[in-house]
Amino acid sequence: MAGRNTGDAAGGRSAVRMAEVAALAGVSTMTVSRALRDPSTVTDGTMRRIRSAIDATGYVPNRIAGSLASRRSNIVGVIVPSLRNSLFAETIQGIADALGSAYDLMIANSGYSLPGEETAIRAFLAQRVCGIVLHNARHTRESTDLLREAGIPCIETGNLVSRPIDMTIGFSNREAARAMTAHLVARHYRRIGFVSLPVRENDRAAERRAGYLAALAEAGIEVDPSLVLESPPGLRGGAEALVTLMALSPRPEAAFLTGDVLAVGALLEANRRGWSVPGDIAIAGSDDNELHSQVSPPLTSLRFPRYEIGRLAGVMLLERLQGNTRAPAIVDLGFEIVERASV
Amino acid sequence: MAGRNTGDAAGGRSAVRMAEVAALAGVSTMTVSRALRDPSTVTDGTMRRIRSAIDATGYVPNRIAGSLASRRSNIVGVIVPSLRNSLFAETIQGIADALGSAYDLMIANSGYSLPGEETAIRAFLAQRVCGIVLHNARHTRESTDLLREAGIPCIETGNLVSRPIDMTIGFSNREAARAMTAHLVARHYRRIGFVSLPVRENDRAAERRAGYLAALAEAGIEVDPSLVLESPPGLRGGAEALVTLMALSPRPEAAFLTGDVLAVGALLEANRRGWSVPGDIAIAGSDDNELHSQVSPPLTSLRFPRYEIGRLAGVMLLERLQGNTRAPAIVDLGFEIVERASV
DNA sequence: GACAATCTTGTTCGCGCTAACATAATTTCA
DNA sequence: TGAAATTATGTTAGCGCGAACAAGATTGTC
Repeated sequence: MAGRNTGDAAGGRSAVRMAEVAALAGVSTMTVSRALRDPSTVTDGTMRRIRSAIDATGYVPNRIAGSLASRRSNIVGVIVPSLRNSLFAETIQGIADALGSAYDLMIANSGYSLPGEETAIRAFLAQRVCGIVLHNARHTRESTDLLREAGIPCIETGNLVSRPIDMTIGFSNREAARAMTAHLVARHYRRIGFVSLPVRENDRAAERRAGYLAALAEAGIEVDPSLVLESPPGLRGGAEALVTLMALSPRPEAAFLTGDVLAVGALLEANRRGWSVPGDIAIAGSDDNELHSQVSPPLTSLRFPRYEIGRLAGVMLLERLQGNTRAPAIVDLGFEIVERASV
Repeated sequence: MAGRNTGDAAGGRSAVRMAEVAALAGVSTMTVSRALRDPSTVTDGTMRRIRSAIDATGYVPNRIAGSLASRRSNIVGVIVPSLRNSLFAETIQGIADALGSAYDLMIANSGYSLPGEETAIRAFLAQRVCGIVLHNARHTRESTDLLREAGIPCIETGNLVSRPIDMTIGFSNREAARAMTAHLVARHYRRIGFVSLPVRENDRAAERRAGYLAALAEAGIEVDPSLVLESPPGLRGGAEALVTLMALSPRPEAAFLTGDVLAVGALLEANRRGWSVPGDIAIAGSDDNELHSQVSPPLTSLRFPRYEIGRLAGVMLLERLQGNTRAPAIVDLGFEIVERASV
């Protein structure tokens, strides 16, 4: 750990300030400041001298001071339920790609809890983020108030909200689940199991269940409560839910597992038990990804535009931050049913 | 978009300042500042008055100003190759959990490129992060210099480095690959295919290939270059690599696919083609997760302590930031071979 | 060549908070 | 009870930069 720095006290090195760059270049700090933010406001000669002064000193701008002085930050805050879940990662990558290098991303996880989300919101507001993206449509009262008061653009994703805090981008979980259920009905399945993550504190799961129920009602199929299950996330969750369904008599003819990787878990369990899919049981899933196409049989599932949601969120933030366009408050990116052999 | 704020100009609301809280509580700003950072330095009565002043005004501290004044930030920067990959998400969650709510996480992706990493490092240093975590052992010369100069704790993960910039936490990719290859050799496989992601710009993949080669050398098995493949990431990549290997004559008896989900892709391809595993071909993978245990047959694979690496990185950062403990520079968390039926 | 229009650079001040150093209020103990 | 130790609060100054305005340099125009 020795020899880490250029001569000053313990580990902390006295950062080069803009003033030193300015002095070396023979200009004022204001000229350096402008040169850095918009080179076109400065003559070529000045720019060259500033650049070489920066190189010579190893100057790294201090955005903390910059943000304080300008009362603007270049940090976008993103709150997801969990970082572990690659679904959210997809959206985050979309945001990052859209924002480019002009903005930085600050990420927090709510741990799937509303108070957790509120804590993260407070931290972000203290950090004076210039915009915020949430993956949740339900919030504590306090969270909503804080965000409204903050006066910064805020995008809710994950589930379309009818009355967003500011803007919302996503798809309707209810419509998606209804469509998939209707798809199963159209294929003459009548006894259809439905498995989701626990609906409590999870508006997406609740919406999907509502969509399932709505589709059955439309088809005039009576709901059998024993066919409606909740499952913990993970492949094993889906596997166990399928076993539960298959133990019923009469057996369901189809199962729609939505959330996380439940459907894949169920299919792999069917593989292990030798249940024919869709012969013994048809299986439909959601959140289509490469895995769905590679299992045997490949899974019919709902595809959601996760990446595109993030990308568009980034674009809309940029528009609000840079331009003055009045972005639409609600953007429905829809969903898609990917038909494969499992149904 | 109407009625968003409490009365001032377009969307921007004049943030409450500490001075207003102080005035309302009948104390100086310094007392408010102290009360917020360490309640024990203030009497109960004062604390109560400050709290109610905060509630009344809706004050949200400005950490930008705080950081500038104290020359300390509470932001930890993390750079991963890609956000989409859940491997990295695992580590990030570990960091977040260890840091708790006292620190915020800023995340950037390098896009698997060294210059991309350098850009992210510059952005983080400008943001004056208080510590930085990298998932990479190779860097541009400039990156290394910047980090050394910065004088902040820096942890490299992903692959153990012999001469870290500051600290490194991880496991030896080389040893892991060697161990798995030796495991296959011990099971009397001689003709063993090896598939990794492209080794160029990817030190982890390069190390793993080196480990594979070392194990063969130790066992006195001559290397057949046609058995050593590179593959793009994804299930299809693994599937195609397996097909390539199986087309060789003589066929390999085993295949070790390491990186991303290559092994799972290969196994699913074997399922589709009706190749018996391990009868026709044994398959071993890496980065064990639930999927590996749920496919048929379940996959033998290397387990890496991804989450624990992140958690420990967080802990070591905290120690360096808060305490004065001289943390060890190199921590090897090892790996594990999870034996299942595919070998 | 005088004047306006433009482009380029400089000066002053303050963003909102905290470090460092007072000072005032309280406690401790001989 | 009074001086020293301790605790609680206040005062001053400045973190490093950018907004706002001012002024100087350059160009264009008739």
